[in-house]
Amino acid sequence: MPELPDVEVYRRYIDATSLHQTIEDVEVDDDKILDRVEKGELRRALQSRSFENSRRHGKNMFISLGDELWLRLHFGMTGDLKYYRADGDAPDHTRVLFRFDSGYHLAYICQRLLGAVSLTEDVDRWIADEELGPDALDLDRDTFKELFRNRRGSLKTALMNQNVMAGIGNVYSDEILFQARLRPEAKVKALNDSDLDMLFDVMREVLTTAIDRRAQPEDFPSSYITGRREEGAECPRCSGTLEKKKVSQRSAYYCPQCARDHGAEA
DNA sequence: AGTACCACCTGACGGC
DNA sequence: TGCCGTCAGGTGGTAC
Repeated sequence: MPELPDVEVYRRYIDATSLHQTIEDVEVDDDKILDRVEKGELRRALQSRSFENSRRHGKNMFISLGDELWLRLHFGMTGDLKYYRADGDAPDHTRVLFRFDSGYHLAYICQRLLGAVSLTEDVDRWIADEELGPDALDLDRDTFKELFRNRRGSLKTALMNQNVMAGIGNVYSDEILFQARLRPEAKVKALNDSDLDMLFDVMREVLTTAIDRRAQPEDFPSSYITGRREEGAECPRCSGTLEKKKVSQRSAYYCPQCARDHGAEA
């Protein structure tokens, strides 16, 4: 699930559960999850320190350990977190386990091992090195319009490109385009200035709504398609039927009936 | 700058 | 029951 809203919910979860407790130990279940850091190095770096605060950029979460050191978590397709007490309660696919002196644990879960855990001393520099675009909820209207102004290719591809803007993935790009009544394969170039204004507003609205609803699709407004991602599902806006098609190698769901063909005309 | 395709992983599901 | 292809909300590399 982990796109921007999900990761923001995880970040708040960390803030609500895991700050200011001494880390007694760090257990790594599978080295594949570690990115440019050794198991022992991670352990030594975190032991007897504590999580002090958190940041998010796109789909990445950063947790400060004080003294210019940050733990970075990326959740891949199947990442999750769980804070719990009893020793035996580690969830399936726990890949990294943080043990606190309070007796509680924080589990970083990642079934498919497509996530990543790493350390960095400078978050802004890490973001720059990765060439990530600005966070999708952090950028202003003019920056957004500028990023989209001279872009070729389809809307969905542009929205999901982390180098353009960070945080939006397959599901939320579909939701944003659905709410904007635009087709996923429509060309960015076909959008005029007011379309871009509208798309920016819709993007913010969708992301903030998702965060407000704790990124739980079943709690989303009934006008949303997230949570009804299957071929043949009824369009919540018209009498149409949702269709699925591949756009930039990913499954895009959209309503062919009430989405505009492109953004050229109003 | 785009796109297409493959690879990295695990697990669930449907068809035979 | 087993095997097999396909698919899944992510990213990175390569080739065109």
